[in-house]
Amino acid sequence: MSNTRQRQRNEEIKRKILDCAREIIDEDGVGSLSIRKITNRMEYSPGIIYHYFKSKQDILDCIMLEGYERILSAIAPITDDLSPDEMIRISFKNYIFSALTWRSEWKAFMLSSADTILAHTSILEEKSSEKRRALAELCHTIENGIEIGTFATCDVELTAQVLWSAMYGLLARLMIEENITQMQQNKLIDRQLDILIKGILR
Amino acid sequence: MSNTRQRQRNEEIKRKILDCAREIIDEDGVGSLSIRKITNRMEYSPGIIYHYFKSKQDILDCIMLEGYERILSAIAPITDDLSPDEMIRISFKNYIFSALTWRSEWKAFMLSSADTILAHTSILEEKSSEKRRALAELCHTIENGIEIGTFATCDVELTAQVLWSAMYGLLARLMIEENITQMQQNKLIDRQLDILIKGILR
Amino acid sequence: MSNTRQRQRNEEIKRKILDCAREIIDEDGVGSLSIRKITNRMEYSPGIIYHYFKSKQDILDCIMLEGYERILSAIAPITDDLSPDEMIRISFKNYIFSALTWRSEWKAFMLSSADTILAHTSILEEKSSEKRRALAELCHTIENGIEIGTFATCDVELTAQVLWSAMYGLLARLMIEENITQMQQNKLIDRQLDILIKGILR
Amino acid sequence: MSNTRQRQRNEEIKRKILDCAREIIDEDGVGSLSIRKITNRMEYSPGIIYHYFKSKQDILDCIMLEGYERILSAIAPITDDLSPDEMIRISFKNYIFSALTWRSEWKAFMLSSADTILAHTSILEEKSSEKRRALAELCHTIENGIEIGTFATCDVELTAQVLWSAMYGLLARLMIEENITQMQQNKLIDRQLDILIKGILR
DNA sequence: CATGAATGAGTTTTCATTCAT
DNA sequence: AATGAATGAAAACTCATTCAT
Repeated sequence: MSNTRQRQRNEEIKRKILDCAREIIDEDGVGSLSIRKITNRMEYSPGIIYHYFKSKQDILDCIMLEGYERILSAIAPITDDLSPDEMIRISFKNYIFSALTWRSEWKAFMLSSADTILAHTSILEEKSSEKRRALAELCHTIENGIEIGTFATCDVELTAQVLWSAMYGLLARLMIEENITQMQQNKLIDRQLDILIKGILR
Repeated sequence: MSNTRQRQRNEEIKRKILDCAREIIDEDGVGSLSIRKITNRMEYSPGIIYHYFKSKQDILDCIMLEGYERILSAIAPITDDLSPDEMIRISFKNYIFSALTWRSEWKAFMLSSADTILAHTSILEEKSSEKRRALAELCHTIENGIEIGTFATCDVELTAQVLWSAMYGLLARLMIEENITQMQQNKLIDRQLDILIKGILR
Repeated sequence: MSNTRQRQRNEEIKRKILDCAREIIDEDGVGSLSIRKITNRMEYSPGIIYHYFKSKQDILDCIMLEGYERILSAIAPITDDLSPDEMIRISFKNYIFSALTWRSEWKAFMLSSADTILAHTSILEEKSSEKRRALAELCHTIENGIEIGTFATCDVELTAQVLWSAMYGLLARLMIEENITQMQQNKLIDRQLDILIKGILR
Repeated sequence: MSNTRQRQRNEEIKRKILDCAREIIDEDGVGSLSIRKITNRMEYSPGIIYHYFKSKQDILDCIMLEGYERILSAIAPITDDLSPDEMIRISFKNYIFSALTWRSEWKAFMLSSADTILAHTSILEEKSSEKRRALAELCHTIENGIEIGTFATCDVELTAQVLWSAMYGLLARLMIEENITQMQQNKLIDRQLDILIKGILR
């Protein structure tokens, strides 16, 4: 059936639109994104956009969502047989380095107050760990640490939220301040992990 | 002299413009601010803005600057005779609560990547404490703590940067996620301070 | 193909825009031209201009260029077998009458001090005849006249420049003073050519 | 009486306004002149203009008129006892060099098609010499030349118009093309006068 | 006499969106 | 499916002019 080929072509063009939009956002900021700029870059005409997306906002939503998925994918599955503190250390580092490779998506997504985005990124509410897989895993690791006597007893979710937002803060500043050297970056990350883990030890 | 009254009136209107602009930013985001919206809200005509400010950017700069000053003023001079850990605890809390009362300014200012703003807000570079008074005071407190044997020896500036960015992360999330209850907020702040301080103890 | 028809329609509208712009310039002067005035006259909306031209300056450039080309085309290829003095007489008359039919273009173009326009219209520099075909042809005619003994020996380019600017002066005044009768116009032109040609005879 | 002093002060300020306006026109072109720019330069406030002039156009008219008077004053009284051809030569040169020192006024005035200005500058109509002193003097000189047998018999006014417009053309081009060397300028002027005078000799 | 606040209409340009083809 | 013409509203900004003070 050409149905399949058609659908595939359709997907290709949606992809192209999103990629061009993302390029423009990366280059000139989200405030400068316009339908015309997208279609100029694609060498298509403006009208075509509305075959594939229902509005400009629709495009932005898609980009945000993709960014979110990429960020999620950063939270890699961690091999077991590690001590809880090592688990935290490694998964945080994984997350940070991965986020730094999706810089603009991360900034757009993780610094956004838009409701549609917050629905995916909020973590401070009580019971947040029920909705956020990453937070749940962090809780799980902390619980393990408490069980085996490495970490002090505590409100596990609250602790996870605090660890996560501390790391988030460092990451955000690393994103925002673009000229930090690789070495300083590493020193900051390591020092933060040292403090955070020491802070929850028994 | 009416000179005085006139100048006063001038100041009043500048203030009114800035306040309206800030309201709009609070409500719809900075990207949605426009001269027309400001003057509609004031029930003035658009052109008049340019009597008081030389450009839209000028208005934004003023708002940013005021926000910055308000945030700085939050870092209140702390009464002495406190132990270093109490000092950290109290000054961080001061800062957080003050920032939360200037919400939109803080967000606009502290989440900005604009160079002109970063010139005032960056803290991760090496030697940043030489440029940032708040960071310098934090360093000073940590040093004190090390001297009297409360805190473990460490790279003081690096530690200050880490503490600051951890608190920044929690604060940023509190700003971004607007619906956190007062109690949850307090629990998060206290828990974070507990962890951070425990993390640097000897 | 409708491709052709579409392109044709496109050209028509570009033409319409230029014509309206020219009308406005004719009526109210170039300083009074505005995008709005053009589109009002066309009964279109202002934005559409930017489909056809990239800026107001672009429109002005096109008008200027067209004017220039029309003026150039006026310097018709002159049939040979004429005596040098007749050549000068006829080609100057051709130029004058043609310029008078493209009045506004000529004025806009030939009275302009704008660098981009001067690049095409300057004639007083030394070696100008190398860049200006019309001047070069005038030089050639004068040289011929000298060779066959009609004209006195002289600095040929300088003479061409002087003849050209004299005719330019009369033409400019005829353009500027709009109410000169046809008969007076002809008398002035003939008298000027008499004087100029007598002035370079041997 | 303070009446006198007041009137004098009044004149001073009118003068200041006109001078500032002229400076702006010289620097940025007439299209860029604005009331605000004038008063900024004077360090006065915008409203004041309307105490001294009834409109912006009024200012422009004054500037034009002053320019005209300066140009007129260029047509210096010429000492007698010169041969007619020397008279023409010297008075034209006087006019040209003087005009070149009032460059911007001359351009604004002598290249203008505005009716109010044309009322002072038109010269091509029949009987123009009755209204234009400069043209009348030129006619007079030509008549003298005819009487003493230097110049050929001719329609005197027509000849004067042609001479004048020829010189006008060279002068206009010299004004418009700003980068002509002094030497080339002199050569052009001398050559033109040679041709024109030879063109009217008996 | 002089100020400076205020207006309202103007400027060029950009934009998201629609729609006939 | 795709084009590109067209719109109408919006953007930032400038201006001549008026007028209460």
